[in-house]
Amino acid sequence: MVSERLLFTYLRYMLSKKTKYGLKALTYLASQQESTPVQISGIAQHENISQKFLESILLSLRKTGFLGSKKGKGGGYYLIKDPKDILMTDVMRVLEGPIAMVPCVSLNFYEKCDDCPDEAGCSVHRLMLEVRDSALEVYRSRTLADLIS
Amino acid sequence: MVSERLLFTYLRYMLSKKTKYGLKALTYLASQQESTPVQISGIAQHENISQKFLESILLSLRKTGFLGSKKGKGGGYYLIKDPKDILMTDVMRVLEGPIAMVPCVSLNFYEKCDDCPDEAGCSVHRLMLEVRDSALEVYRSRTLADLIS
DNA sequence: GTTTATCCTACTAAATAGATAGGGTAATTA
DNA sequence: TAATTACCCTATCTATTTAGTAGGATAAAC
Repeated sequence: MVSERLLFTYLRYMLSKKTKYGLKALTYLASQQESTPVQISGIAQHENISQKFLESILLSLRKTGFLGSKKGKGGGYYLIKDPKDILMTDVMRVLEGPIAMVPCVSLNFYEKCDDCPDEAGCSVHRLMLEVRDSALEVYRSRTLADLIS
Repeated sequence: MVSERLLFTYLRYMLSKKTKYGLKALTYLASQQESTPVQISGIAQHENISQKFLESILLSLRKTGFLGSKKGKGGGYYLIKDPKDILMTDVMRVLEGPIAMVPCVSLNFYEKCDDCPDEAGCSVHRLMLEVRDSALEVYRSRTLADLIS
């Protein structure tokens, strides 16, 4: 078998920076002893993230019920729930989108593939169903509390 | 919790068309009784794939040792190995690239994340390690023969 | 009323996906 | 050996997405 490394001009990875940064920010907030608001700038510095980009990520995490925020001096973001009660399935779906690799096996974002007439007879469908289930098993068994080192 | 559906303007799925088409083509070839070459046009029609796009995919599958080809009349592509001996791990790595979702947990395409000073202490790293292992378990246990319905 | 920090909209550069075009080359068959 | 067939290869193209930037509006604290 020929080495693949040479045949790729780029590498297709699957986790977006948005998700990565979001997870890091959530973990950082969860690791704080006090539940006082933490400023965006503090999180950005500690986790090496572009502050403006992080801003939009935290905003979406607030809108989806993971974070609360406080404006003005002494303001910032804080976790609304106990880290033990924040499932990775929920976090991933908000940050990354579907956990499934194809729309036709997505639990929360199901869509029929337009190029595939027979879902049950589709080899890709069956394989990706197994992959989805294996990923779900991980995300369902892990909470934000598990991410704290 | 707010519905996510409305917050996404697009959905980020993770399997490329290239991989999807490649898997379908391989499955189709594996399902042929005879081991005579099958023309690109035949595969493209049967699987609803752009012929020119499929051409490039089959070419890369030939270069990586999965397929053989024959030119001229009666030519086409054919499987070189027994479908039972073609592991999904190998197919996925050739078509899709790394199985890992981040470079820092990739077995075959490892790279250090530039924004992350401490790999061992990184929450994303640890989570993605588990996800990678769960996906590997599926891909290692499945061969092309399993995809035939 | 000034400072602080989140909120919100719009914009942008670079990369990538998913093709498409067009001809070159090799093998077969007549 | 000439015509046909079908793979081989390079180049190009467009829409989408990613990751980020800019700049100000708004609300809270002091």
